[in-house]
Amino acid sequence: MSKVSPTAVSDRAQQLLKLLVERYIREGQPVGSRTLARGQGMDLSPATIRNVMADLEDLGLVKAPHTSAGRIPTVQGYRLFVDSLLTVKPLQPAEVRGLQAKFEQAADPQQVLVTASSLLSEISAMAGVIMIPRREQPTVRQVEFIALSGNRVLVVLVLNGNQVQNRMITTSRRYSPAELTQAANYLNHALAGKDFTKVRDALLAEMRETQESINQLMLAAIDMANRTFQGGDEGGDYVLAGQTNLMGYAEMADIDRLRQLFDAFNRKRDILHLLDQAAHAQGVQIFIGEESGYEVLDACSVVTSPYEVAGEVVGVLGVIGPTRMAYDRLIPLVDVTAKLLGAALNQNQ
Amino acid sequence: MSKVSPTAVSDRAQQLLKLLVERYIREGQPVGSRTLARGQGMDLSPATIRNVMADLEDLGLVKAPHTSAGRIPTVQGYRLFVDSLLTVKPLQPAEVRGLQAKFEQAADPQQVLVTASSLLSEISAMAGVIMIPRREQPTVRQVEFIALSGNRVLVVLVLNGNQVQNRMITTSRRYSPAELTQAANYLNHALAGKDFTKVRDALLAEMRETQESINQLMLAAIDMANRTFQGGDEGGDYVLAGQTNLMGYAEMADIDRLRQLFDAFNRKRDILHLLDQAAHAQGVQIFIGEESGYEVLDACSVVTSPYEVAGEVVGVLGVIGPTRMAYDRLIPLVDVTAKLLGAALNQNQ
DNA sequence: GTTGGCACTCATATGGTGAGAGTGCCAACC
DNA sequence: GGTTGGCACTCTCACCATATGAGTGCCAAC
Repeated sequence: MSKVSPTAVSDRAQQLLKLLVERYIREGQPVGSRTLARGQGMDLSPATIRNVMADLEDLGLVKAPHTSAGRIPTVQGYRLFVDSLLTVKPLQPAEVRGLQAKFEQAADPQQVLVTASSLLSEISAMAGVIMIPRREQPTVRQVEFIALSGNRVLVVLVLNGNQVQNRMITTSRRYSPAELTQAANYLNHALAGKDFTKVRDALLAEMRETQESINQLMLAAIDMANRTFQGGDEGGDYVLAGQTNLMGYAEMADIDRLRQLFDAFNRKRDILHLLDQAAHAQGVQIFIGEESGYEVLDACSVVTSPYEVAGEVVGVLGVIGPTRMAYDRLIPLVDVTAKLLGAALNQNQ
Repeated sequence: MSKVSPTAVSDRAQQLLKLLVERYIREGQPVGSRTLARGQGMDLSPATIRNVMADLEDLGLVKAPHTSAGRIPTVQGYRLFVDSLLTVKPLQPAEVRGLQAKFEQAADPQQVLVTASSLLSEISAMAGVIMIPRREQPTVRQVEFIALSGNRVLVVLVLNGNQVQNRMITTSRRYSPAELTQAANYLNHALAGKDFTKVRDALLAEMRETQESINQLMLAAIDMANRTFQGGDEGGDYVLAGQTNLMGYAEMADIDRLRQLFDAFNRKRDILHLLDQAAHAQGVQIFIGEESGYEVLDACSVVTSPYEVAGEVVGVLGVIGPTRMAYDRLIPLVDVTAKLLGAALNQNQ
């Protein structure tokens, strides 16, 4: 991706590009020299504007879909626009308060995430996505066995990151409360705070030598942890909202490409990788068109921001929409939502 | 919906309708008299077939998109076809075994449901859906409090239907294990097996008079149950797979209608209502086009079957696709999957 | 450097035309 | 009376030609 240095473009040309991109984002039509001349902000004749636009085209910042159409921005054009030309439209304080109010209605962390992604998608009229990144080090904090009726036992696993998993198992015989506590204690002692993958095998080997009666419980617990962390290894998970909003955009009308995009949403992998990249950047990051590196997102832009809990980045959120999106509104939206989400999670922990 | 009695249609006409529907389902093109005459099974001249087709059109079983096109089945035509004319193509034993194998790989009930819906969508190349209907009577089977590090307590609720819910709360002070057990015992005694909504208020009133120190825990538990059952009141939930398959069909090409359909999937309500209806029927049930009563499904057919655990209907599953679907293959597929799902859940309980 | 003029290009809309598929109806046949 | 071939008719679709209009590039003049 050849990046165009702003210095290579005259001030006037930049100003023109800015007007062109703004207009194109607003109207969605290729914009021609005449239209641009009529609009205020630039007092030049169409002919002059044509000259400048030819320069911009040579630099690869705009292109014409065909000879007799106006110009539309290229990816590089959008890039220069968002990097150096954009005047962001910050959210109104009232809007921020509105968002805040919505966040306060959510009870548990999962709820907060769902709220946030819905908000992003509703306000942007595009798709909103929130990622919870992979656990750094898979640890089991605590194991508990709860006796249920019959021969059934509920296994509860508390993992790092305050996640809880449970599974019900039916055992071959009835265990006494004392046995259950003993098994839990044993596992808690063995697993406590350590990297699960490292202690697992030792634990399994050790268990082969101890009494078999308890094994069934412990095996179930270990199997559970195994499965959970295996899933976690794929790189976290995300909450998505408002995919269907994307079906309204003319630039996404190609149903086959749209389908591929939706499939990618379901597959999750590509989207997760992309969000993962954004986790290491700080502040709002923007992927325009092919910049993302994923073919399914060629016609899309993604605006992301990491969000923090207790001063540490724990995830990334963002909006996905057509490259022709209102960057000036979306950047502050994503930024503010990230901050509010972090705050909400902080309180909610 | 005027139902056409089979007796009002001559045997030959029925036979012809059958061939017509089969061919249309196969080719997707309006079928004309000439085409139908060439195909075997009916040794009549195109002219005769035209006469019969005119009768079928008068009865509202087929219609012509325009004067010089062949005929396509109407909803009533499909109805008669599936009710009286269809010869189902049962699954091969090998296929059944293949399905069974997939089911055996799934560990927990949730996994089983996901597997089943994926299977349905993959084999049908349409959307697969599995519903877990609303709890008949909201009961809390068991409550447990688990002490975590710090002032945190994990509240675990076991509900009827073997569902488990948990939430982590931070308490104002540290509780001793004895206190936790005491609180759990108290709640377990009060809630045990009873209709939650009925005991809730009495319990809350009673708690106002007992020691306050324990209340925080109990309130959290009651609040959790409240929220869960409130969600449950909406009428269960479902697992959906392969929505994107629907984007491949020409008859669903209208992106606006498709969007409405996807929105309905997310909204869940309409689809749940529909599936709910199918729960009371026994065996495979089919909703063709507008028969479903939901506008978003006008261009779709839904093939459903309830599934049973321990002899009792616990949910419904089905496939959703364009009205022009291979009913002869889908009916046995849905039927068998329902049985396998029931069996898998039985084992997995 | 800026501007008006002009020839040129190309997407889009419009209308006409012909081929092809399929119908309905009628008269003839078994 | 049911069945059939024949025939005129209808309608979609693909194709072509034409016109329109938006926009361009280039040039000469200011």
